[in-house]
Amino acid sequence: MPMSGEVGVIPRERQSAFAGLNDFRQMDVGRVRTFWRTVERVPAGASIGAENEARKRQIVVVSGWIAETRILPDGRRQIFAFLLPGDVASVTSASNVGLRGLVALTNVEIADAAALTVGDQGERVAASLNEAIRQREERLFDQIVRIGRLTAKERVLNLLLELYDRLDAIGLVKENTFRIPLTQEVFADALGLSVVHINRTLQQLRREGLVTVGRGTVTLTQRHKLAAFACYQSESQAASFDRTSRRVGGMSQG
Amino acid sequence: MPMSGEVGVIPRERQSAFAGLNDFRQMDVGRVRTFWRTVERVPAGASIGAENEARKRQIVVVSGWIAETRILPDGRRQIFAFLLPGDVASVTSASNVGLRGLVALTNVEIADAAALTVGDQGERVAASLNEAIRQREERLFDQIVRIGRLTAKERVLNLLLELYDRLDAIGLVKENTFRIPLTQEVFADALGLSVVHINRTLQQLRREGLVTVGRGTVTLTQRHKLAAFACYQSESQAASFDRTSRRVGGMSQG
DNA sequence: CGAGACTTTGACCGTAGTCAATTTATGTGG
DNA sequence: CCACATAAATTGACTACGGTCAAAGTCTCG
Repeated sequence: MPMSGEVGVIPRERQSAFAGLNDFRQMDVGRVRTFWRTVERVPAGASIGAENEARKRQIVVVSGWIAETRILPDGRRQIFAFLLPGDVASVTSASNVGLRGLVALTNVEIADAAALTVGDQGERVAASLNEAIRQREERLFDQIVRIGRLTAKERVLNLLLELYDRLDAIGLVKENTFRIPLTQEVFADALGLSVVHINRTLQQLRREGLVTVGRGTVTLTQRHKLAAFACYQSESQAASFDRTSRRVGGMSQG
Repeated sequence: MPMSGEVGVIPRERQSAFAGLNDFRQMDVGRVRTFWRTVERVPAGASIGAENEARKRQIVVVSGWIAETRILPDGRRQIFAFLLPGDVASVTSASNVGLRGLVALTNVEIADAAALTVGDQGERVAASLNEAIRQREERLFDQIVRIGRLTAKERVLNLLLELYDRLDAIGLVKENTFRIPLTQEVFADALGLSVVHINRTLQQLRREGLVTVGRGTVTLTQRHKLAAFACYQSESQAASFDRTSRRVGGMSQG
């Protein structure tokens, strides 16, 4: 299996699936031209949107991986989300400073979201962007559940399953395998664990034959089994685990 | 100090600060009438928006506390956020089922967000709602940091500080004190901890004289000190803790 | 080949979870 | 107003998941 070249670049034959922008190649020439004109390259490791710009703007990831992070005063770091090709994010003026920052995990190409919504089919594209934004929010909830209620093993699997599905949707999964540009430290900061524990958890998962990770690629077979184990729900399935609410009311006592 | 009556009801003299809808009382009579006509009451413990309705809609909380939750197949529960008067949330068809559910923690009044944006000053109000939505997202990030990177003590304080600020903004803090309708179990499910540990953490905080919690009220003095300790940043301050990015690159090895 | 980034390992520690029992509200009916 | 039932808070004993520290191994790349 080849799997070479830059990580996170959508293969040409799948660009139609870009971004949840389902009809990318059907867009009129004008918009495509405007769109590609706004494309900007960011090298791996650089942070996005900091200094110069004073305004807010929305970007679309064209290729590469981005991490959305916050760094605490004492150096602790939390990664909120990974942005993959087709994802939308808003860049604030002082990006890396304070609340939220975008960091390129690979070489990245980003484009201006606004440029996409002008012209002919603008509304339809805008709707796609809105859908992308909605999905992004949904993933924030998944992230909260992961770090709030799952064990280390479950967290790792759950995240890998999410990445699998998202990459699959844009044609970046081949033979149950995808490329992943994350160091164990990044993994740790995303999942609220220490590097050492991530390392040991991965080893355990490998030993148990549940996943194949290493050298920048991940292979997942037995997706169903893993999903059940890691409380993972793919975007599509709105499976219904109901349950009546539990305790409510006033915190009494001191 | 009295502090009686329903929890989470905005005092009449402060309704102008409602919801980040900064000029609530300046809205034209028509909208106010339409708005109040859509108000709906939900008893404590009930879940919101489940069965009947097939469509999505956005609601505004008028009074009371709501928890936004997910329950896993095995019963583990995670609370994503608390909705206070003035907050906006979207209610999906199958609310409690599956992905996300809204549960009333107190008696609650909710209204249709759409009803707010019709008519004369509609756009201005819509802008306020958008701002509320933006803040809500910001709080999701705070929540991720809390459960991902803070210790139990920090989590509790951080959450209390957030609630303080939000309640203060709508006039529900008096003499550094506010009413809180949360059981320790709810607290635990919000902060990704066990009930027992929440209990012990609260005791420790009390012993150290950092907070006064009990009987449904919380008092916070020394907010600055607590904020620093718990890595809490109030909405307003965009304090700048910078820091150059750290490691990136491909997960090598197996 | 050497330097730096990344992964892996071992020893040890500590925060937080679990289980089970007890105490303290809160609320209801008589 | 009291007895009882139930929800919520608290405690103790014990466990374990995950963190920390420090050293050693691997990769990668110039």
